[in-house]
Amino acid sequence: METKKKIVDAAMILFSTRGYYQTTSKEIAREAGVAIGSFYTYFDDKEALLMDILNTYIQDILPMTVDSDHSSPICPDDRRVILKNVIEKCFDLHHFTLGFYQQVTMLSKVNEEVGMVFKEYQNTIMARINDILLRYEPRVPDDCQKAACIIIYAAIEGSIHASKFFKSDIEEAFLVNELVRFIDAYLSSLYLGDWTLKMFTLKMKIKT
Amino acid sequence: METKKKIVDAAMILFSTRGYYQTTSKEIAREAGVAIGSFYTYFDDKEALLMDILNTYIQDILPMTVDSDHSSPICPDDRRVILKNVIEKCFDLHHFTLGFYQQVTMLSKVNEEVGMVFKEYQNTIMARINDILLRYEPRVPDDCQKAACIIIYAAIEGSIHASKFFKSDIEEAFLVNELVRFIDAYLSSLYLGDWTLKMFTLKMKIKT
Amino acid sequence: METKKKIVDAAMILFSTRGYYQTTSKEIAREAGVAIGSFYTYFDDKEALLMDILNTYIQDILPMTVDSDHSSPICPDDRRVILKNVIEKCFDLHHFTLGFYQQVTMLSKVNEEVGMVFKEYQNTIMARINDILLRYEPRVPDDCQKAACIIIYAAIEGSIHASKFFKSDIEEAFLVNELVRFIDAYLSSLYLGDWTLKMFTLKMKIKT
Amino acid sequence: METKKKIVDAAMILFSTRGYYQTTSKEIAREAGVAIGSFYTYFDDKEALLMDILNTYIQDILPMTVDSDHSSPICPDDRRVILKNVIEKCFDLHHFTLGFYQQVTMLSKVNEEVGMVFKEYQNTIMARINDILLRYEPRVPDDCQKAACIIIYAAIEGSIHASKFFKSDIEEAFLVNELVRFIDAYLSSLYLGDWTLKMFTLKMKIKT
DNA sequence: CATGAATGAGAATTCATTCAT
DNA sequence: GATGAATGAATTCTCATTCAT
Repeated sequence: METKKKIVDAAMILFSTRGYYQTTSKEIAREAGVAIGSFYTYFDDKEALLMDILNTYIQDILPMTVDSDHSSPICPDDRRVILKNVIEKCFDLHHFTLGFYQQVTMLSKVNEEVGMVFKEYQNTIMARINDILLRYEPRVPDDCQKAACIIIYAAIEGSIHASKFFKSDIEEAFLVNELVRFIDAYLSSLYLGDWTLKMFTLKMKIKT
Repeated sequence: METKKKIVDAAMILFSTRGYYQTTSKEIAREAGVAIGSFYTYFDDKEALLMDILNTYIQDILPMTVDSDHSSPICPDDRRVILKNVIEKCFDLHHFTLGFYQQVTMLSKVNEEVGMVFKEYQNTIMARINDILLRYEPRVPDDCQKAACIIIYAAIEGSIHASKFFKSDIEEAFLVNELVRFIDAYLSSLYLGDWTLKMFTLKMKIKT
Repeated sequence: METKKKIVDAAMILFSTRGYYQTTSKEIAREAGVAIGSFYTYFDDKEALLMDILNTYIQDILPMTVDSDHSSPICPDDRRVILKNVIEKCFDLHHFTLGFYQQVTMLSKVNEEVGMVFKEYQNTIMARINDILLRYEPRVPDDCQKAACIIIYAAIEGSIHASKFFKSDIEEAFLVNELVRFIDAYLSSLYLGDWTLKMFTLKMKIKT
Repeated sequence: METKKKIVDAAMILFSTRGYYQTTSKEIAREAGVAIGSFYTYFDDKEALLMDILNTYIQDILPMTVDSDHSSPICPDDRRVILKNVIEKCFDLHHFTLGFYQQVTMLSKVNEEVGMVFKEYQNTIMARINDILLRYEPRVPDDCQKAACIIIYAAIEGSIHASKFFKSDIEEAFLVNELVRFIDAYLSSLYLGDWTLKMFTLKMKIKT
């Protein structure tokens, strides 16, 4: 239904910019160009609308997480390409939805239903990152895997937030490249172990 | 004043758990064990209380950013220690205030005054990270510095959030160590450039 | 709109009897037989309602000020008829609105917007009285005109107030007649100057 | 007590300028330079303070109304002098208290106790005006006396209000003179009856 | 289905008044 | 007496939600 879509679109914009609690149902209706009554024709209440949007949003994200076959190992060069792909997709998704994402993060603490959906979303992303890690050759040590997932996820999400927050200060493409390097460096170091340090020391010695 | 402190403490808890907009002035007063009138004796309104807490919170954080002399270069081993210190301090600060921090992150988009204070806070953290980078020997390339700051900041903040969010799933100490490794690996790679990759390739060849 | 009218009517009564500040929005809603929400559907706040009523009230009064052609001179007998008309209209206007008028008089000191509208109203009445004076033959001396306006206005408005205040003590029609006589006597004396006094002295002498 | 006087003075200023209901007890205390507790040491509540001021105010006015022996008749010239005295006293009294007077006028409708005191005050003024009328030679007809009192009172009070309201537009001294003339003209006309009109007609004829 | 006037529970805020120091 | 922090009933105003048209 056209009316429903108009409401969802209006709500998405308003939730993202003003915040969920700062957006009144009347404002959504006005922004959507429909009567307040129509709002309640399609949604039981404001929370139902939120959940509707949230679910749609999740649907948009999930496909991203399934893109290649799981079994084959990945060489370092491919790994960087895949990482870049994932990161760029994350940036794209957040282009319009960062505010909404933040809203949901917060709401997930207050509202149990939102919390469940959000946790599911986070778990999906985590699982996807885990997939990449699992397919590395050499393998990330088991005891680091969980932490690595969290840090990688945090670095990506947080960098997106920061790049929006300090907008215009840094070019997005550049940040994406650095993110790839950041994650890749870690993964390499996991394998190389103290080698990096040794190389560094060696290089310093040669220098002198 | 005792009453004022009771109100601030109550508000801190409620803002962090329920959220700013979900916390009514009456609830704060009740939680603080004072009359609603006392709330307005000490604060013009809820926003004034928020700003008061925010400023106190910032004051707690700023000292963290001045801890050693700025001029001396740092060797890799020291670097890891300093990084660990910074990260642990960040975790400590967030132990009680994560919810509040999230609230402020969101409010900074809606409320201009909050936004200004928050941006100042972020800049301080960024500057601190920048300090560490500047004192590295070897130096991080100029064009990466800004991006490096953002990514490191994002990785730290985001990991804290995630570790709270998925609490009990991962031990905090472990995550801190991995964060150090992550950042250190990234910084090393910045310097070593393709060396890491070359080493890796070499090692792979030797293996085979 | 029917609801709006009910609110205005209720407010008119309550403002007039209890006073503006003593009338709560809830009382207005109850008196009007509508929900408090309806009050705020039609008016931003209590002040907006006051201004709405005030403007309507002014609209009712302004027509009074245009009633005959301005150019022709007026003979003493006509003058008395016109005066009586003006006075009676003033009484009529105040029948229901005296309390409200008093409220506005007071509010005009505290509230700038009310003050402006009220001053405009006063000026209109003054101008109307001035019109009458200007058309007299013989003319009121220029230097008395302003004072004459003020006194005549004061006598009319004040008498209305007093007649309401001391109600039942005096018949309204009688008061109107005396007001005409008062004002007429004053205007005559302005022209006749000392003649009146001389006549009086002469008559006294004849008597003795 | 010095403290009590400070409170009364502060209240007088604030009631007159802001209005009774717009003045909070805290404001009075602050303006008086005392603690809010002191306010309640001297007055049971805000209304008690109002009544205290009102009674003091009345005491200041009453003496004005007794100034010469009641029995002797008054000749026209004396009459004008007495009138002028009364009017000037009224102006003096209102110099600082107009706002307060208006407040009381309004409150007298809402508050019974204020109403009683105020009515007593009005009656005293009326009686005083009546005194003057009674001592005229020739006498004001009985049936006009009440109306005459009202109109004279209204003209005086109202002119004062208007002169304050339109301040700077007219000189006070001039207005007082005109008020004397206004009232005097009426009183003369009462005696002369149609003579004035006849004189006017005669004079017009002579002119032509 | 669409509309939007009407609703009223509930949140923010004020201020007269008390009372321990 | 003087003080002013503490109180909470009362007020203004908001906004999610309903329902007759």
